[in-house]
Amino acid sequence: MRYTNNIHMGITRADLFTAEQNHIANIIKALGHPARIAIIEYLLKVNVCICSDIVEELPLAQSTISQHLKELKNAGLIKGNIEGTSICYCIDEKTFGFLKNYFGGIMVNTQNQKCC
Amino acid sequence: MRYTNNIHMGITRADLFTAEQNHIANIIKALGHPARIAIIEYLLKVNVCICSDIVEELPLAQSTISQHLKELKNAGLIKGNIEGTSICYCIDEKTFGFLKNYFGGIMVNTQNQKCC
DNA sequence: TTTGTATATCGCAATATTACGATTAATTAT
DNA sequence: ATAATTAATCGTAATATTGCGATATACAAA
Repeated sequence: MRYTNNIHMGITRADLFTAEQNHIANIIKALGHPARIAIIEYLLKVNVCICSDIVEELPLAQSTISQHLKELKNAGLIKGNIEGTSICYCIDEKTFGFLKNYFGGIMVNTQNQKCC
Repeated sequence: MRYTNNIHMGITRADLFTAEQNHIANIIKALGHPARIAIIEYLLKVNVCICSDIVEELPLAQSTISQHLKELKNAGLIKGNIEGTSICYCIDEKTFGFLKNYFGGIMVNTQNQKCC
């Protein structure tokens, strides 16, 4: 199977892979940035916080932090609830449980495999 | 803390985060693409294979598959050993174990956290 | 009503990523 | 020696991502 037209550069074509593969890749991709790892680790430490707390914690502009929070939220890695004038963010343990299971499953499959 | 010069766009500045945060982000980023998820899942199924097997399995050109394999190998997610004229690839269970532990640790921290 | 606080969105610039075909390099078979 | 096979690398084009400042929005306080 190959592309049927000339438009084939630079874009990840979701229709070439299974829905499950695209789904797991999207979640993992959202975590694949040091700023977003730092946000997750900060959330683990403080349990719950608002955006401006993270802006104080990390060396990035407010708009950049907001963007990263949006990506984490879209991927289901964090939850954000409106609380007065600010938004209360926390880890979404459901998605992290999914990731833990995914990697746990890989480890089970890999056990007593002999490699080249 | 802010950037001290004007060069600040589009680049992820590794020096802004801890070595550990950059390390985990790099590994996770390498997995954050459906083609690379598909390669890993194929390797889990067949245990061991060569590049041309994957080229037959996935709807991508040989050069593209080779590029993805390089990224997975650089991240320590797969191993590749020369075997005659071809290269034998397999999962590197060490790095997947690291990921499993990372997410396991997050789950432990998240347990009995009450969110907003 | 105006001011302040908190966050999201817009527009832009620069770099990174993804994908291809073509080529190269290295090994094996004829 | 030549041809075939396997995989990596190069060059290129297009899209995606990252980051900023500026602006917009929404609510609370004065």
